[in-house]
Amino acid sequence: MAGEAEAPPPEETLSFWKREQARLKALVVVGDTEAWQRDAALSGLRRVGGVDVSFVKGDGVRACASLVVLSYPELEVVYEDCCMVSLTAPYVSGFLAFREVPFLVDAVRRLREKEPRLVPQVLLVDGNGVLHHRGFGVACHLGVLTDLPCVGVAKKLLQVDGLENDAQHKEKIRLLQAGGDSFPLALKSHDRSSRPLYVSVGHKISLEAAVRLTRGCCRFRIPEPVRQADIRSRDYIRRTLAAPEPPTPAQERSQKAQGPKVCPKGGSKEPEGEDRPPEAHS
DNA sequence: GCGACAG
DNA sequence: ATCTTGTCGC
Repeated sequence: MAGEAEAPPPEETLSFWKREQARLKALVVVGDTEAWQRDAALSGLRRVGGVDVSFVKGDGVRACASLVVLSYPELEVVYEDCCMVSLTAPYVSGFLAFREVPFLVDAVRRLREKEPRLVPQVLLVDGNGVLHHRGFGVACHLGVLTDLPCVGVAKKLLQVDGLENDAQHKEKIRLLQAGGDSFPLALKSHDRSSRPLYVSVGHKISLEAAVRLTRGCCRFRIPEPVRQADIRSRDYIRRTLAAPEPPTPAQERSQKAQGPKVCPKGGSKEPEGEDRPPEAHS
């Protein structure tokens, strides 16, 4: 049933989470491990994954976790897996992974079992990597648990290490000119976007490659893998809520998924304004 | 009391 | 994260 927003976790849980982050942080690989990451054109990169978790509006528990895989450089969805889940941990800034990562790991496991040929060479994660209070954001967490290269892509700046979203920072953003321009913290995803993306290393990739990859995945402000995962997880929730016989009562224990599917194609609405890049002039 | 707050 | 469809502009 629909649960309410959970209470903040006890101090004991937070200290346990911190110990877990410290333990797993030692396993993070910051730097390129794959040949395509070293190539300026990312030659050799064929599949990029994206993950996201969307929530049911008035519900603090039910959500849809999704994993999509896109071809590169075409950026067409070749795999999609949406799964209704019951969240257990509440959202606490700095501990996002403990709320979302278990379901993303499950999705990766299903993909490896059912469509091993479609396992992505890298995952774009909604959130931060090493740009984190303790240097271990959700992108690092997912990377270590799956051993897949991961990149953190956040839409807002997480202020850490005394980093401030002050006038100084805003001025640096204002100075970004063309799509692709970036400074160590922020990337302008395309020519007409004023709000940047905050890209950070998750696992098994360098910041330079992470930024190049993210840029290469941007048709709009939000990189396609993450954007498609977001769109599809929200649509899945919409369809689920509209269905007369939503889920099954007692089978939620196994957190069953809507059979992972290999998708031929798909159409979706396109954003406007700053989220939309300029039309292609011919 | 004030500021910060990934999703 | 969520509340939100069509619509004005280049």
